[in-house]
Amino acid sequence: MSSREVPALLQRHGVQPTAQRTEIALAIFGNAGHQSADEVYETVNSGAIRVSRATIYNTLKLFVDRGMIRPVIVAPGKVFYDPNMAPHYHLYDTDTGELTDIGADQIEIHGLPTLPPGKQLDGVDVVVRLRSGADSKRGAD
Amino acid sequence: MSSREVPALLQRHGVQPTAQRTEIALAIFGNAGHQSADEVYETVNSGAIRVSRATIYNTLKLFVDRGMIRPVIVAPGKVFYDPNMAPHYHLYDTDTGELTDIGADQIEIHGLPTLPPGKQLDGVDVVVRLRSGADSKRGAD
DNA sequence: GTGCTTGCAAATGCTTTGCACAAAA
DNA sequence: TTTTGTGCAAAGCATTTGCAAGCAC
Repeated sequence: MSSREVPALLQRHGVQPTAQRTEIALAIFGNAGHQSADEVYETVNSGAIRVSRATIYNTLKLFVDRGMIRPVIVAPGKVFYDPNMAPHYHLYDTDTGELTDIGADQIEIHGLPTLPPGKQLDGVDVVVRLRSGADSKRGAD
Repeated sequence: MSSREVPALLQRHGVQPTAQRTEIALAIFGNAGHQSADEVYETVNSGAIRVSRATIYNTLKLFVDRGMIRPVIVAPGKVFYDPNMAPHYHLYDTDTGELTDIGADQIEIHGLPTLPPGKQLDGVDVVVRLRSGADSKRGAD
């Protein structure tokens, strides 16, 4: 995604394309992976323009509300923002903190439970957790 | 689980059974559902003895380390502690904040991705997210 | 000019930590 | 006595918010 396409993307989602929002969107959609709010802040501010943390957070929330990105929660206080809205899952490395996509086709989920009446499905989050060493953890058992 | 069995449970996991830890364990294993750290704090302190937040957090972490309970993260800053260590998944109601178990047999996951070399599976977290009203949310689209 | 945006800094909410006192081994 | 556990209050993070100044239409 180029900086030329971003404003159109924003408008398509009913978001007024300002310089800051364009930079933030570019940081998220331009770069590959998933970034935390703080990483987005760093990415954006490493460039020419300067964007405050407040704006980063406000904008991220706006993008989530508008269905442009989705938050992936991997640990308390560890939220990544995922520009991939297609159904898919995640691989999280507990040691490195790295988050990787798993295609929807790589995990099959069958037989979701019956939903309570009046409720509707909002989404299914799957996080596969990895740890490095063969015996890096554990003590009991 | 009665207050008589708890000390044995703690010792079985290499945890010295103190009055506070017994109360905390009782709050988690005695009551049904999942509780947040704060709910455990309330539950414990509604009884006779008084336990500080520091001890609640320290003990919860200790229990997690010892494999007695597991944390379930449903939202940033929203962690529940689940006394059920058997493989199973969760249903989270975004509106009420209620967390319900889904038996491992109610969802089938097939074809986990190949793990990178040197890594091993730490667990698979599945959270099925619900929202209430038919049109309670959304604004864009 | 009116309304939406931005940024600062203060505030919030949850969790962790340092240190002294209390209890257990 | 030596080790381990507890509690208070302060510190730490990530995130949110109030309010004034800036921009866009």
